[in-house]
Amino acid sequence: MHFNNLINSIKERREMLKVTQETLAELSGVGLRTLKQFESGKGNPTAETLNKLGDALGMELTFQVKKTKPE
Amino acid sequence: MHFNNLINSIKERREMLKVTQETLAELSGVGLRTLKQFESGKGNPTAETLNKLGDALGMELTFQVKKTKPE
DNA sequence: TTTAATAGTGCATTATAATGCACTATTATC
DNA sequence: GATAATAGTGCATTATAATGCACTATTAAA
Repeated sequence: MHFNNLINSIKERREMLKVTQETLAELSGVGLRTLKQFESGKGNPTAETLNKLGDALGMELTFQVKKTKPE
Repeated sequence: MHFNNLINSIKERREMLKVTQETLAELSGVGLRTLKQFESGKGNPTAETLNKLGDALGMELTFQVKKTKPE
């Protein structure tokens, strides 16, 4: 199971903000190992972990109804 | 830690589609106990669980940059 | 208010997420 | 190509998510 969209969102946002994994780990309260794992496409993070990362990056996790035809 | 936005999205969508927890559990491949736990506000689901539920309901999990001032 | 359907809980087990530590790999700077 | 900074991996441990089963609670229909 892949979460590439989530991974990319976090990774892009982190890089846009010029923040290292180490700093994001500290800011978010998520373990560095956990963040590394997540960003390298491994693992299956919990909602709590995703939320923590999102909070630190000014993002939020949401469900959206899929469009039948993407515009 | 609360995920009320995620919980409500799933719950509302499920009810809108007139689907029971039991049916959604079957459709999504998520254990009924797990779904019950999630919808009743307990637990800390993994991205995989959230994705499975989303898939079955035609929704997707996304990160969005928070607006400074909600409009 | 009985009955049936659906939703929520307690308990126990198994699978695995989160974590730290030490290491390697990659990338950028000199 | 040495050095330093950042990113990724292997391994072991601990915490907890996912699950089934049996039960209770709530809600809707008769």
